[in-house]
Parts: sequence; structure tokens; C-alpha cells
Amino acid sequence: MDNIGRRDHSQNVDSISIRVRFAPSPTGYLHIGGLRTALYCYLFARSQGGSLILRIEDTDRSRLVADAENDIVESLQWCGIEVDESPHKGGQYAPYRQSERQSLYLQYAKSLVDAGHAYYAFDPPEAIENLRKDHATYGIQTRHQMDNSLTMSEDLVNHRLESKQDYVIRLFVPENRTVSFDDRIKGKIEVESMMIDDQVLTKSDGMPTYHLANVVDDYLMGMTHVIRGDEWIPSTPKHILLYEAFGWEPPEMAHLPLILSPTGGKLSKRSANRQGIPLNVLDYRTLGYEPQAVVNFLAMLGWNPGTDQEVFDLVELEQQFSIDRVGSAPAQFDLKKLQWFNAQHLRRLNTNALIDKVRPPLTEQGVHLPDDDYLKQVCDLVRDRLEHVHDLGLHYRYCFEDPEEFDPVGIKKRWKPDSATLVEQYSDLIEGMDEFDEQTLEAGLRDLAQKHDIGAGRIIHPVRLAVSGTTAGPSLFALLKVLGQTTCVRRLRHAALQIES
RNA sequence: GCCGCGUUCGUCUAGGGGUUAGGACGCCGGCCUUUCACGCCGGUAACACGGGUUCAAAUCCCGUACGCGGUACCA
Repeated sequence: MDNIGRRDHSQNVDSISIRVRFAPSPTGYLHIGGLRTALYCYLFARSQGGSLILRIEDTDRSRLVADAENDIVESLQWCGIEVDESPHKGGQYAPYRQSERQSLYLQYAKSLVDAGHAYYAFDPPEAIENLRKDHATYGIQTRHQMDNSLTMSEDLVNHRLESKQDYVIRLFVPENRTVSFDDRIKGKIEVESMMIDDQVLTKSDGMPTYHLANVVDDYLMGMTHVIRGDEWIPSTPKHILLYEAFGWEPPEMAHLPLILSPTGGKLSKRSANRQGIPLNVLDYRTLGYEPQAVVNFLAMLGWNPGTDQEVFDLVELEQQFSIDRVGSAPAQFDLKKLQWFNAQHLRRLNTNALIDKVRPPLTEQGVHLPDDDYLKQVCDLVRDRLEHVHDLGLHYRYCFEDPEEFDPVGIKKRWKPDSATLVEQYSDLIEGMDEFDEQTLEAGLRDLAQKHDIGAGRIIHPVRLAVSGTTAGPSLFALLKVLGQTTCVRRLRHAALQIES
């Protein structure tokens, strides 16, 4: 017992530093709620100068999803959440996959039996099913009616164990105890031990249950804080009892409120789908969201800095995060707000970063990529009206290709009988320009308008329509400048002919 | 059923015995402007309900309702 996986207390620098784990079960891809838990774990660890450990809790072999672990790792990476120790990275307390630590749990469970805090139970499933018809728990009132090492002779118990009959080890939950703990987010929580089952610690397949593995690993791996979802609150008293049985000091607990669907219910696969909310983290990548925006959005769902700042990058979050400012009420997912965050982060990108972001979706949209210099000009031209990386190819395709169609509503509204003539005259003007810049373009157009004794808008609107096919867009003269002299002339002349017919 | 957690504008939230209950998203209006955005200015809208305690309650206490979670050899 003393020589297995003992926590190393000798390095006191280590033992005072904060250690937090994110401990997902690889039964599916990492979803947005799981990511928020990971994020808060990360932010807390980083803000305290501590470490984040990724531990894979794969004790349920029947629900295991083969590539879930990879998905989890990739999701965290995409968001910039770095872990200090993990199955892939290794670390002082390896292995970090619970399936690889099986023998450890068994030994600890047996030590609990030896100390009288746990017992062997041989009841077949039907017996337990029967029990639950009349009693809520397998515990204080019922354990003495069952087949276990509390009710059977030692010889018989040994015989059963030796003949490899199925058995589980159950925790002996004490009577009349008020189990309490002080949650960093929820405050003091109390539960009567009466309400708690004699928890199964090791399953008949030899695997530990979540409760055992979790407690043993959190202890062995030196966790100082357990930060996890709300749904674990009812289990925490069981864990506290386990820590007590082992004679260990429990870590600090912090239970995060859940993320709800926009209608208030549970954010399930079905509800998310119906609301158009991507559920898996990597779906957000596929859809072209900025990881920083997703992180920012999630951080603000349940936490606030106490100031008016709301746009944060990860580093700022690390600096400002405080678990004391995490709210205790669940929060509803709001896609509109995420989109706003996305726009904020996208626009803050410098031009070089922006063109990198924008190239893949453009390619996907079948746009022939121009050279970087041109792409930069386009990005700077439209960046303030970009909400999403896809918007460039979606709404500003004319920056890359001559428009093939002209908005009929726009034509009706802006194309007058004299428009074709004016557009052609302006194209002549442009063709003859030595200086091709915004000022010259504007001055030339206004001159032309004056000559015809009309408002500048009479030319501006048809020109925009001719050059872009649409009535909305960036400043016309800036647009013309970016498009370039020959493109402008070509488009204007072509449009004058086509719209006329 | 039982146990636990929660409840401030539609949404995210600040505040936490005496506030015109503040901000953000969304929505609406205005300004800017050649358009559409951006930006700026303004508007809309909230303390779940009922009892206490108190000079005073959104804030503290107790109930009720509603929501969510747990009650597994799932995590």
C-alpha cells in the first residue's frame, strides 16, 4: 500500500502549487459545455500560477468512443487551452488514462475493505433490482439483508472470492452523519449520509467506478482543486466520505453551473440541433468561428470581470479570471452573442492574420485566390463589416471576380435613363487618369456630375451597381481604388451595356 | 417520490438593507454618409410569487411556484 503510486510530498514547491484537472470521459466528442468546464479549469490554474492536468476517465468500457480522446485533445488545442500533463504529454504522475491504472484502484479498494470502510458484495443484479422495489438505497437499512461480507462467514466470502464469482466492493457509508463541504461557487452544501447508497467502488468487471477512480487519482496526482460541472454536486458527499475513509484531505470543490439551451432546457443534442447550435467544439472550427471568440463567449457565460470590459483574449482572461466571480446560476446559450464576439475578434486581427483566416473559406467558396498584396487591400477595405470569415466570399465576391448579375431591385432604384451614358463617361475619365487614387476618383466623379448639373449620387449609385452588382458595400472610391484601373474600366463598360439591355 | 442546486430586462450580467436598479447582446429610432455596415447618440425592457425581520428589503429569513440536476456495477 505504501509503495503504490504514493503522492510525492517531498517537493514542497510542488505541493503548494495549484493543480487542477480536466477529467473528461471519452464517451463522445467534446461538446461546448465540456469545453467551458475545461476553460474554467484552465483559467483558474493559470490565474493562480498552477498547472492543468488532462486525465482521461475511460473506466466505462462499453461506452467508449474510439476517437473521442483525440477529439478532446484537438478541441483544447484549437482553443489554445494548453495542458501541462496528459496521456500524450506524460508527466510525473503518469499514466493519465484510468484504464491503465486499474490495478491501483483495486489495491486501494481492498485497503478500504481491510480497514473496515468497505465490503465485498455478491448480490446478483436481480437481487438488487428486487431491493430497489421496496427501498431507495443499498445502505444502512438494507445492507444486512444482502449477500456480502457483512452478512456472510469469512470462509464463505473467501471461497467466493477464490472461485472468482462476480463481486463488487461497496463503501460502508456511516450512519447519521451530516456530510458537508464548502463549495467555492455554491457555498456550503450539506447532505445526510442516510441518503447515500453504499457506493459501488469496483465493478464486477474489475474496473473502478467513477467515484473511486476519481478520488484515488485526485489524491495521487496531487489535485488541490476539483472544478467540474454542477451535475456532480450530489456525488460530492460520496467523495468526501471516501476521502475520509482513506484518511486523506479532500481538495477544494467548485461546481460550475450548466449551460442551458436558448429556451431554458437542457442543451441536448436534440435541442441544440433544433436551435441551430453546434454542439461539438470542432463543429465551431468547421463553421469558421474564431477560437478566441468561442473562448471569450464561454468565459462570459457565468463569469464576469467586475468591470465593463467584455472582449478578452485568452491571455487577458488568464490575468483577470477569479473563481469568486463565477456565478451560481445556469446560463442560456445565445448564438447572437457568440456572433458578436466573433465579429469583435475577427476585426481585431491584424491584416496578415486576417488574410490567413480568410483564404481557406474563399477557396472553399470557389474564389480564385489573388496575391497577398491584393488580398490585404480587400481585407482592410471590408474588415469593419466582417462578422464571420465566410462573409468575404459571401458578400464581397465582387472584390475578386466581375459581377455576373446585377441586383434587380438596385437597378430599379438606381439605374436611370442617363445612367449608361454617365457610367461610360466616368469610365473614360478613369481610363485617362494618371493618378489612380481615392481623391482623384472622387474629384473626377464630382466634376462630371457638375458638368451635367446633377447630384453626385446620380453617378455614384450606378457606378457602384456596375462595379459590384449590388447597392451596398464599402466606400465607393476606396473600392474602385482597390479594384484597380483596368478592372474598373472593364466592369463599367460591360455593365453599361448589359444593364441597358 | 426523495435529496440537492438555482431564479435581476427576451438573453448574458453588475449591484446586494436607502440606487433614477448600471452595462452588454438583441430589437427600435437618430446622427454620420454616395449605399450598406462600422462608429457615436438615444429608446425599449428586469429584481418569480407570498409571508416575515426592519424606520427602510431586489438585497436578510421562512415558505410556495417554476426550472435544472441527482437518486446506476454511466460518467
